[in-house]
Amino acid sequence: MNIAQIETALQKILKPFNKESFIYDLLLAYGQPKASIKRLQEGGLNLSKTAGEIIWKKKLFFKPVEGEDLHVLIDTIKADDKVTKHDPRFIIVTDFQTLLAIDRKTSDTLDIPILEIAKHFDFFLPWAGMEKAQHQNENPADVKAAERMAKLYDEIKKDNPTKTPEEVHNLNVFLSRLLFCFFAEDTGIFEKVQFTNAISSHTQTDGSDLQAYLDKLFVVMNTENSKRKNLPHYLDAFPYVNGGLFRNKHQAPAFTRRSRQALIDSGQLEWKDINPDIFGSMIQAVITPEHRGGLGMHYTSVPNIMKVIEPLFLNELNEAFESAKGNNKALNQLLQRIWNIKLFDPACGSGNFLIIAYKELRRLEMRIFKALSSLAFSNINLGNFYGIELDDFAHEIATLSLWLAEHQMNQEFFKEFGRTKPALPLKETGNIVQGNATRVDWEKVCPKIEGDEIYILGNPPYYGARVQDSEQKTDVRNAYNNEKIHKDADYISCWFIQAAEFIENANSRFAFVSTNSICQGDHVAILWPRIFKKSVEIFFAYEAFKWSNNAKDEAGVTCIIVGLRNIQSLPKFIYKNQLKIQVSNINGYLANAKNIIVEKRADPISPRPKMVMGSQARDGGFLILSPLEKEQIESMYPAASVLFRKLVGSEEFINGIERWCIWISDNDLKIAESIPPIQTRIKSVYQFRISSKAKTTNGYSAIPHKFAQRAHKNTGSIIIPAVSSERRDYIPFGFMDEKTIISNRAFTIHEQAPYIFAFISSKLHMVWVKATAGRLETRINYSSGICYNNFPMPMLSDNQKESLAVFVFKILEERESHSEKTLAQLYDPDKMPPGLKEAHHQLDLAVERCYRSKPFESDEERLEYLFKLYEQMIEEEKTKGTLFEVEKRPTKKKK
DNA sequence: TATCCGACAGGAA
DNA sequence: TTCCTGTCGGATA
Repeated sequence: MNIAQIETALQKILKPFNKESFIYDLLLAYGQPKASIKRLQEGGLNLSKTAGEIIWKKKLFFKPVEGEDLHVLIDTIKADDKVTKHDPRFIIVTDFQTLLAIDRKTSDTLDIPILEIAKHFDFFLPWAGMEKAQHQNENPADVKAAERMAKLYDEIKKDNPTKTPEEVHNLNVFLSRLLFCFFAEDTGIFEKVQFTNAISSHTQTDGSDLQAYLDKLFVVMNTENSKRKNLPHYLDAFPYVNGGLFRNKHQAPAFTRRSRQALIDSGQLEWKDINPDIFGSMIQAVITPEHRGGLGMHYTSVPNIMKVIEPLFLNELNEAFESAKGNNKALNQLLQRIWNIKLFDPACGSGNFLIIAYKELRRLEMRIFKALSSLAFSNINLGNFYGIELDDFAHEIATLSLWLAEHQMNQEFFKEFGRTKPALPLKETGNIVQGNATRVDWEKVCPKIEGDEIYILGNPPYYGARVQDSEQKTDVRNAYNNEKIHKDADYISCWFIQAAEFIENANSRFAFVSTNSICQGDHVAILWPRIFKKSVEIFFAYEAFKWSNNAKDEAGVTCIIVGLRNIQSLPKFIYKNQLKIQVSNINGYLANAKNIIVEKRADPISPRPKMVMGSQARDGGFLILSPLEKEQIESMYPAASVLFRKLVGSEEFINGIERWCIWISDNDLKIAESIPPIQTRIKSVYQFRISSKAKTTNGYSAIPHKFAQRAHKNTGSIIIPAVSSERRDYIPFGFMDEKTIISNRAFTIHEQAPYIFAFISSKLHMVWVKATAGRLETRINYSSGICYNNFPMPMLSDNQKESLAVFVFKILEERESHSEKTLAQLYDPDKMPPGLKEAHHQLDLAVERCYRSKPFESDEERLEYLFKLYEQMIEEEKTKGTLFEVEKRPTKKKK
């Protein structure tokens, strides 16, 4: 059973409506088996002893009554043990006028005239095996409307294939006009159900004349009443709408019986309940087929939009209002200011940010009117709202949604003040432009006139350097003026660069929701030097949070919010763990510290063994084996033993997982080729590499028996897992023997130097790593170029090196005494064994003594110290090209 | 030859 | 479903 069938069945119940069979018809409509219904009807399945009542285990409690208070009744039933022990999913009571129902699983309730049951078909969908849990926090009206539009869209599309961009645009415009009409007839812009009724009574049921009818109707809506001639009443009854929505001639699509019916069905929804802010995104997802799987996965939730709007401008306006209260002159000035504010979303989608911002401004305006006892009308002009959107349909919807928002706010205004402007004709909102924001001149979209107060906001698209298509690559290259550095930049950085340019030296600020990548690791050095070259600063930031909205498939990404303004001596804030913390500066890492940027470097900043990335198989998985696979081959071909090596990456090392790889030295190639299962795997590697789209990988098809990149040396080594949970106080490192292959998800130092182990294991290093490393989501993503090579280390005497070894061995000893546990368990911050913790603490102190005699008191102090050292080392390298000796530095300062 | 990261990915609870 | 935590390999220097 699909939704459409259920709806049709429900409509059939109503005509003619039969009290006796109602409940059975209802169950049948949701696809319950006829045989069960029959048994229920005959009493076999009915667990209730009371006449008239029906209890169907797990499914239903039903009680028809006359003249009783239904609400009281249903509350009693809800609490009745005799009912609940059968665990019915739904409780339904009705006097055949009103129907009340409770969904006992979700606690949703239904309270409707029984004849409207078809409208609320979704309530009982769990009977048909369809749960509504995924929409629980979503406004059901939005979801329903989006689903209905999807159905209508599919029907129309069937008979009106769109091939050219013009045809697509045509259909997009048509749909936004329809949406407007549906909304208008439910919210008092038109007469109640005027549009839907007109269609159902004035067009043929086979849909044949609907196209012509709509074309005529839309012309009427674009014609002022005074200019209309000889129109039949059913057309003339429609008001003049204008506002650009019906201005251009776009032919309506052709209709069939089915698509006409789908249109009428859509009209029958209660459109007045929809939220244009979120609804727009859902509709957009429905219409853009590639997004349909993840219905609205990229729309920004209202709470997150508020996180942008409030610090960007709303808090300030609210404060201004509070302090102006009682001072009419100041209040009027504030009104003037609000009326002139421009809002600009250069990636506006279906307009969520603009709509929420618009609504908030209208609400503030209402509060001011109240404080002034003003009799004025709203003067916040949709013309001050600007947007750029790549997707044509979204951009149509954005314009439409702004109108809907305006109308909803006018209604709110009417409730409060008893007066409002007429809804029609619509005013111009010509400012949502379709285009690629990275290529459009923003000032052409949102003109910057002397004195204008402009806020730029939004949630531009994020694409890492490896997932951009060639167009996007070009966009990025242009944003970075062709500088080489652009090649690792995220797509969103284009918006940051353009916005920074836009606001510089203007009365303007911007804030975006962004991927957290741009404020981490490698990317900081790519983007932020360019931004800070201008006279702008970060004035607020939200620390990383996981992306979430109410869509079925949320996008998998971790976000931040960053706000920038021209340099000013006003407070700055970091929002962290629900706290708002005032800080003196916010740097490119979103930390309260100087604008230092740690660039990756190929070699260590002071003498120390090189750290390199492990060996990368790039093999399609064919060179890598589970212990079982390895044993199977070995048991048949004992000679294969020499070809296997243990393979250790982050996961294997931290979680103690055993994994093997085929590691064939040139001498062993003959053996390998003599073993059929190995031979097969080598062939598979060849296939994988030759068919890869990466040119470098194709090249490695010449050596299919080997890892593509072989960092391994036959020496003992230190392993540095690349990715590690941020919850741990220490990233666990370890020594590896010369046989073990370290994979590309870990780094390695080809030397078992205890003093290096000591330094990288120290708290000082951890603090440094947490500050500078890239992240996988919020995990630590260690890198040699950033974390290790830049880490300021003092020069050490041999004695010092040796004395550090003692502390390292103590740590290994402590780990060994819990050898049954994995490192993940040992380094779980909540369960770390005291002995291990103490061993690490002792090592921390020993390492810190190598830097200075005075102990550190906090991680902040450690970090500040390290950054100062880092700066000195960089400075020294630049000026003298010599290496820095840490021991002497602090004493020099004292003198 | 060596990297750094992913509007993620995949197993555990 | 929610929580937790790290693979694999592309693209480019």
